[in-house]
Amino acid sequence: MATIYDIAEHLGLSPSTVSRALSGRGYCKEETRRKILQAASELDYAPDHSAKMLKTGVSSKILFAVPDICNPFYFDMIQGINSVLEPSGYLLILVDTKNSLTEELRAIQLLREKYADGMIMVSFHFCEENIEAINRLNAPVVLTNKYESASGQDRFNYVYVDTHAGIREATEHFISQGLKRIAYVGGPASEQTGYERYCGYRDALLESGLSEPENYVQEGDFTENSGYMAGTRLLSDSSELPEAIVAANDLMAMGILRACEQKGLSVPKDIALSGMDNLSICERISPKLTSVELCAEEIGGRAAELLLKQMKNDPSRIANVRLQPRLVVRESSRSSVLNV
Amino acid sequence: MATIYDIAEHLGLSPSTVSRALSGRGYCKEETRRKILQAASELDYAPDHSAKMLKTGVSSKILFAVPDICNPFYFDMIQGINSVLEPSGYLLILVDTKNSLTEELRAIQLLREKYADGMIMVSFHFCEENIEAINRLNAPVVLTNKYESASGQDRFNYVYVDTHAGIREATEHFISQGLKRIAYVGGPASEQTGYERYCGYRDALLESGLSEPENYVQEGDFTENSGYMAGTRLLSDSSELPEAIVAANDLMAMGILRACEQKGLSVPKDIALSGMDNLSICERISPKLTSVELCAEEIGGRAAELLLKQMKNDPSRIANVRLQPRLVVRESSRSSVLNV
DNA sequence: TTGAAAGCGCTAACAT
DNA sequence: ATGTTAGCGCTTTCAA
Repeated sequence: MATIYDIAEHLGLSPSTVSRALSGRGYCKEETRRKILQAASELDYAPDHSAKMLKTGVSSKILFAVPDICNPFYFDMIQGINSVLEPSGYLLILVDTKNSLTEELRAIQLLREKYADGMIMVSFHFCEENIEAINRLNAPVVLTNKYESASGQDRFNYVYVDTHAGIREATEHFISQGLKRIAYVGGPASEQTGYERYCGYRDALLESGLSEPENYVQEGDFTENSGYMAGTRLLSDSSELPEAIVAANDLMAMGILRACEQKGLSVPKDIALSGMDNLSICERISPKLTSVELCAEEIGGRAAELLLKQMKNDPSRIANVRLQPRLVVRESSRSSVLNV
Repeated sequence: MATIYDIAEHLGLSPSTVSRALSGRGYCKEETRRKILQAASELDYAPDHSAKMLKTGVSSKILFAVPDICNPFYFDMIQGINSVLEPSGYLLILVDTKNSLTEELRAIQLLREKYADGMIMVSFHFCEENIEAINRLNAPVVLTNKYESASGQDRFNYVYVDTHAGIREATEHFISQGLKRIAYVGGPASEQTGYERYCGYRDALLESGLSEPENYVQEGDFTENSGYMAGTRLLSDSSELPEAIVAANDLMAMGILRACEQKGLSVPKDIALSGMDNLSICERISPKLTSVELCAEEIGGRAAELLLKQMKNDPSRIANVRLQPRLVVRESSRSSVLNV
């Protein structure tokens, strides 16, 4: 592949003139410029991205790190991210951290090595170790969880959806229907994301004076299959069936649905069900799934906007973004008996 | 950020020794090595990826270009691609070409500028212009359509699913049920992908001596919404309703389903329906959608394998891959009346 | 308006 | 086992 030196030599010019002509920065006579453009095309010239990067320190790429590449939620986020970043000339590098701290640290390391100019990171569990690594970074990072270190000196921003409120709303939705035996299938309670959502469920019960029945809280890992298994456990004791199940995300709700089908239980007639994420699939499955909308696309878009601002070193104080969830009630939680 | 020079100076060594110690290539006394590693960590050293790239010519990234980032089919492909590429240390850059030739050429240009070491490209319509651009490339490319230039000197490989056979099988499935008025909703017939699939429908009809009723072939663009509109057109003349509709992909089939619902028509009782891609959602919607399985994940995996081979310059003759589709019959095409 | 030259951070051939 | 040096391809300051 030809370089600017080849072009320069070909025309008896200097590389710097060629560089100026090609980049459009700096003086260059129109005629010279024309000749250079022509020679570039003749010699099949293409600028070398790595050389440019080395010199300018700009990679024009951003990293998007997700805990589970199989979850459609993140693809909705990608739409939002891409719609903001692509017009600004950024490319998206997709990294699957497999919900592993080691892999998250690896993604952070990629940023240290300047694979990208910035990163949007989704994690179920930000902890001292990865937060510290992020704070040490020079490159901007946007998270999708609320997180504030004790020091208050965090070097990242976040776009945050109040999932606690979302799960609480879903739980209250069942309570207001007069349902009492409300079960919950969450993510790992040991992780931030899982714990927050669980608290939404617990607080809703507490506030209405309901008790949290034993064995009514099951843990999954946000995958469809873990939802199926948790659902199966919940339904195993047919003498104590829950009247409703709140799931911490749609994928698990779908697994629970499958478990219900298998046990011959009808949703919502026998058991009411709600999910969270409001994936487009909620609208299409049968019964249509009641879900807490988190606006994946908007999260992605807002995160990308924050990142852009940080990368441009926008002086305007960058605020974290808090989004409110919204319960979308569909068939799976409208008991025909109760007719709510 | 510290460089190997900083480390070298810090220890009174030369940069090359540091480089050798860090990369593990070339001689280095164990003790020196230890000291270097320690200094690297103290100085918070991280290798600069662009410098490495410039020197070695290797980017450790591959491009995945898709015509529509909203189609879940490609996310299934990503699973397959990532599962193969990630263990080999490659990162994935996602590019949305929006089914536009210009954008496709842009993706190709990215490769010329060495943004990545190779590319997997999905396009509905390979034509002389983009194929030529690909052939001019030095970097390896794998396509997901069958394509052979007249010259026979193509510099790419492809993973190919015989969609013609797939659509034909779906059409025959309806014919074998005794259905006669079979409509088709395809992609743009002016594009390779759309035309191939249409021919599968046409040939199935021809072979069984059925005529292709007027206005029974509608065009969409593979999105859900275009399917809805095509479906609406097909169902507008209630005196001539089709008995079955073959859709060229699942997203459009889903749109058609929506159109049927809106017209108060039941699937499969009033109209049978089939899609293509066999997205996981087919299993979950109601009625469960009959679909031609294309094995997105396998396509991705095989494409990634071919690409790896080409990048390693594997001497073993690289063969193109042809995958056979498989019709998965579900509720949407099992007419309860016919009881097939 | 153009050119010369240095340098971005790394690797690797060669010399010591 | 370690050091010297050149160079990957580009940008940019400074000089002409």
